[in-house]
Amino acid sequence: MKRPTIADIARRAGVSKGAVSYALNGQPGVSEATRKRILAIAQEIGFNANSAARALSGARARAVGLTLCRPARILGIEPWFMGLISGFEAELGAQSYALTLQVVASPEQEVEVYRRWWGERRIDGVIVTDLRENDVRIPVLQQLQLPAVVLGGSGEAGGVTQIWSDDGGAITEAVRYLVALGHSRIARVSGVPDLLHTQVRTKAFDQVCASLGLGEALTVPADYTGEEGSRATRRLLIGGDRPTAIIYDNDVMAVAGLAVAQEMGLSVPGDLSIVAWDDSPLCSLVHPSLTALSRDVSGYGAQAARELLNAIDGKKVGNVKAQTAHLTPRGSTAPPRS
Amino acid sequence: MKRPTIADIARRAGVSKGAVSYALNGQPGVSEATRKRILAIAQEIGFNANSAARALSGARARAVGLTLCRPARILGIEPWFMGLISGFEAELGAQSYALTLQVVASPEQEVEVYRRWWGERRIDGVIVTDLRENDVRIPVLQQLQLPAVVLGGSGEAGGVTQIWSDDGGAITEAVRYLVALGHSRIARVSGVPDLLHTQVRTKAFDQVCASLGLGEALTVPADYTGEEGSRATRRLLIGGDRPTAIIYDNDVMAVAGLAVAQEMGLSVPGDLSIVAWDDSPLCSLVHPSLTALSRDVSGYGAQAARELLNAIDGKKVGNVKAQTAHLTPRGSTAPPRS
DNA sequence: CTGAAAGCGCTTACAG
DNA sequence: CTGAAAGCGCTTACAG
Repeated sequence: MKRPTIADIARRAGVSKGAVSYALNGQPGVSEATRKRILAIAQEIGFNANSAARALSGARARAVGLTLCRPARILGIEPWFMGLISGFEAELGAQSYALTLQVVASPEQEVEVYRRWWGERRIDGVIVTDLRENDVRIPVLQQLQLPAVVLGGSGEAGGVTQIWSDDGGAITEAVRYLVALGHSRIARVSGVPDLLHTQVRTKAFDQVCASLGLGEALTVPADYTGEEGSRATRRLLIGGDRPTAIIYDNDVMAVAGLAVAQEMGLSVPGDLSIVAWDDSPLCSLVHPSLTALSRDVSGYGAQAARELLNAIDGKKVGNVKAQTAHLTPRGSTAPPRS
Repeated sequence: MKRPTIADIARRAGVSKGAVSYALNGQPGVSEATRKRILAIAQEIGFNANSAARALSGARARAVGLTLCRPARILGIEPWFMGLISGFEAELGAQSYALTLQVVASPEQEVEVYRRWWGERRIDGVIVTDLRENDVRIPVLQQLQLPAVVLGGSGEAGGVTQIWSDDGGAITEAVRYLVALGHSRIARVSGVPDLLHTQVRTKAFDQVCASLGLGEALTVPADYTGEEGSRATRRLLIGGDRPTAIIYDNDVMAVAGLAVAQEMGLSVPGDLSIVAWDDSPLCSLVHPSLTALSRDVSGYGAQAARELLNAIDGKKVGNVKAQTAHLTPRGSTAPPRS
């Protein structure tokens, strides 16, 4: 059950290994007739080029890397990463690139993984998520000259392609919508404050609240888990002057917030309106279904993969703006009960 | 910025490349002093062995493959796969094996991916989930002699290591618990009927219902998505003699079922008790939190990875029984309101 | 214990 | 258009 090599094909076709390689890779150097014959033989014997040999001869590893830096308990439940992964694959699969995955515990460990992967030539590039302020990963990517695409920030990663979306615009839309419904006490439960996109959202939230005269904009920081989402929600709801609407930075925390409200005997949306960021099937799973800021996560992933393949090919590197999230109203928002 | 090779180390250490290889791989053939010196140099210059060269010289690819065969919309939300992946990684990372991922649409496409990966020598083995009756993947694994571990069935995959758990026992426990609470009309919303473990569960459910004199056991088949979970639940609840308890084959459908009950004005657990299979953070996220059949999914994944590494090393292959899921009572189950 | 050499399966200049 | 050959960076028998 020895796996066939180009030598086997060459022998059967009566040509050299070089010719087989040219034929298989669509390079000039073989006649059309020979190419056809070679391809037919390859097909017939089920030939797949040994990826190691290919990578070793200077070609690509034909794989890209992704690290997942979240505690296991949140990884499984937050639809975001899987949506992203589906998107990557749609693009990578088409070019028969493989996706190599690694769960890590911190940005520092992530850096180690990048060094190792790149040193091993195991991957041709990486997709970097959760950009932070003064991110330790950026200088390493530059030092290694490792092709990369960074998601979630803009302008902080010199020389590395970035993809970002207008989160400030999206949150502004959400607040305006709630205000139009009649809300004036609007709070927010945010994701990890170190993340650049959290900061962008917080700033925009502050600004729109101020410009609409809503008084101090209250953001309670959390970490995307249900536990912290519940805790933050309780903290907001037990106060005297409790908010009539809460915007959550992810779907998981929004669902947890809904459960807390129900547990406290508050009706949603009667007593409390809820908006979730990053719409996902989870938002439609609960009752009432959650109004959400939607965007095409797997489209975003596909776009990221496309940019990464460009970067690997040494093509242009730059700042790419993705679609802005838009509001999808569902059952969790309504005018506040007066 | 050329990445260092063993030749660089050999030059600096004043030894042959062979000696460097032996030292790095803990093989006999170099003195302890030389080994120390070589390792120090490797460390200093940040050496990582080129994985392609390694794989090409007959060694392992040091990667294993996993395909995900679910529609994108369910992949992101079902915690099961990510839990499994965390578990794999805990084990694979320790041995510095990489995990290669691919989303596929069908078992047939999965087979193609296996053929390609193996042909390319891109992976050393695969983890196979969702075993079916007369699964098309099994004969291919055997034909390719591709090391594999199969999850979710027992006894159907000659020559391939299998990991399974006693799902029949678990569902029996759940039914007995509900009966003890006073329920007699218990229904079930199952996962995809083709899957072997679904069949095991259905059979056990039928048996325990019969043995407890509950009359005909009603199982409505679904596909793990929230949509089908809702549909199945509605079908069960609009009937005249509606069940007082429903057992769901995954957490997502259980949450969807809860939403349907709430939407129909039924109280959970007053009018309807709900049991979810495969406990996950999702079950604790909603209100009331869901009683569930729990097991250590990432432990299961780690066990699978360990068996696969054994299989790759040519070690014993066999049937491994994993932990049986146990009941974790929460707020969604109670005696039926009479 | 150590060195020189072959070989893994490709790709790619370099001659014909 | 085609063939023969070098080389990618390792591992591993095979001599010393």
